[in-house]
Amino acid sequence: MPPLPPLELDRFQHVCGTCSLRELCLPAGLGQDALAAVESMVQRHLPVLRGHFLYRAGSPLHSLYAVRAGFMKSSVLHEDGREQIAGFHMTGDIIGMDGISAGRHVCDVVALEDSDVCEISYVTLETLSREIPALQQHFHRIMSREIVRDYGVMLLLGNMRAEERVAAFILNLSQRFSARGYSPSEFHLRMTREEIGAYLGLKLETISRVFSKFQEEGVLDVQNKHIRILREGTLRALIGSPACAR
Amino acid sequence: MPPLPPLELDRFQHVCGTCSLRELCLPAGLGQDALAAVESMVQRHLPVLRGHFLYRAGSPLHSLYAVRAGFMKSSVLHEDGREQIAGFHMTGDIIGMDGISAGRHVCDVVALEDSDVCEISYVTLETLSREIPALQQHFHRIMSREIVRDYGVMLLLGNMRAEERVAAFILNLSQRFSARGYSPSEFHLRMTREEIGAYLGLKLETISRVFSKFQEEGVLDVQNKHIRILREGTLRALIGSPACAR
DNA sequence: CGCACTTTTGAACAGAATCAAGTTTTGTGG
DNA sequence: CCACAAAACTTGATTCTGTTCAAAAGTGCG
Repeated sequence: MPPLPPLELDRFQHVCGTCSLRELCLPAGLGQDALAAVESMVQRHLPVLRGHFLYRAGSPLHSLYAVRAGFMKSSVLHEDGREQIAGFHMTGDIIGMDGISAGRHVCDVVALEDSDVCEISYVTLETLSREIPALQQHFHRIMSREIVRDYGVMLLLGNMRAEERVAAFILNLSQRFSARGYSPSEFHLRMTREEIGAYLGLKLETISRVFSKFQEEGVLDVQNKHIRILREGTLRALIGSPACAR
Repeated sequence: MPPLPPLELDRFQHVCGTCSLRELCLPAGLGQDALAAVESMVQRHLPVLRGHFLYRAGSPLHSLYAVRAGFMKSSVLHEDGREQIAGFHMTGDIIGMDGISAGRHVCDVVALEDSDVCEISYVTLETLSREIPALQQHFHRIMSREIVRDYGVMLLLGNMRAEERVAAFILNLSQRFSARGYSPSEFHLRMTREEIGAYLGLKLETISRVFSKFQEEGVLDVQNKHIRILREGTLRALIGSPACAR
């Protein structure tokens, strides 16, 4: 194993090689050279305060972004003001790919809590992915994963009833927190009831009612934005997954 | 300009350079060499009869496909049998990108009428897009376009009422037929009411009722699967677009 | 500490689903 | 080419889920 290069503290946060999110953003098994090249495309470390936009619909595509910390939403606005939230983003998620198609973003991305993103120069990513096949493949997988996720959301919006949607939403959050090393059974919602509704195609009152019902039935413990999953099996059964014996 | 190579009639249908769909599948301005390379990745010309599967959920990703002729649907199945149609595909559409993420497709693709697709070897596409930047860019745009389209479907499923959904659906078909040189105001539906419903998150009876209502109001002329748009402006107004004076 | 925002809950309402015929169209085989 | 069966479509009546409207209670930020 080659000796580690000396730490450069002022660049520390930029260095992908030592980033704890590495396995979420980057392919495994990059060599030293490839890693250095990849680090060169991550231009800077960008804080996005709560309520601020990372980008807006119509703004030109410069970069993709990796969420380093925090929580964001991306939403599509209908001209009459109706908002559809296309997704919630947390640590390790890559966002911005909506802008590649036309060179302009088509959705707004807003931080729901103070967040930090790594900015990935898109032209550099294109260049590097021609030179590093593993990076190319990784990038294609990330775009495809977004497409697959979208199909899941369509299934949810097109076929599920309110309770099923909420159950699927909670289980999805649980699974994503779990994958990031947090508790799968207890977490804080970063979004309002209205935003959950805007994601699930329901009104905020409906979200509130479903939470109350789950609370009554002992499926969830809901204290404002703090959620505790009491009976995961019941949630799974609701969305039709084979109930994990539990 | 270099002299054209002699025509090889038996390969004629494979030759992207002379394909009328070229501008839908390929980037503009490919040189002779690049074109030849691209043709080498289009492996064969595959007929898919009505009702037959192009691929199924779970089948391994080998290729992407360009629809050359015909009409297809891709659907996501819920374990309890509920079907969500994620999209309808016509001439020039590229499909199969759902399989890149996990190396296996996640939806079924079925021909709604006898169709023909060009099979594009995925590994070759990856290789070539490292060598031909225009191809790489084109491919990224196609994936991104799919993501953007998906966001539009989410908006439709999450926020629109039945009439708005049907209006948006008809206008979308109209625009796509138009882009392919067919009449924007008169066309045949290739799918059943049930399939329209499975796409729009509505039941077949609702589709039928909305068609009847549009017919009564003189917005559409519906004769079974033959649709004539009589008042495009009214449809546009329904989905909130600024009404084209008409 | 107060004001704005968020959430909960109830009651009335509306839109789409469901259930149920009945009709038309399509495809098949004689 | 016709007869017949299956599939697709239309329409009506009823039911149900989620929305809308409204008010009150809770939460948290400045």
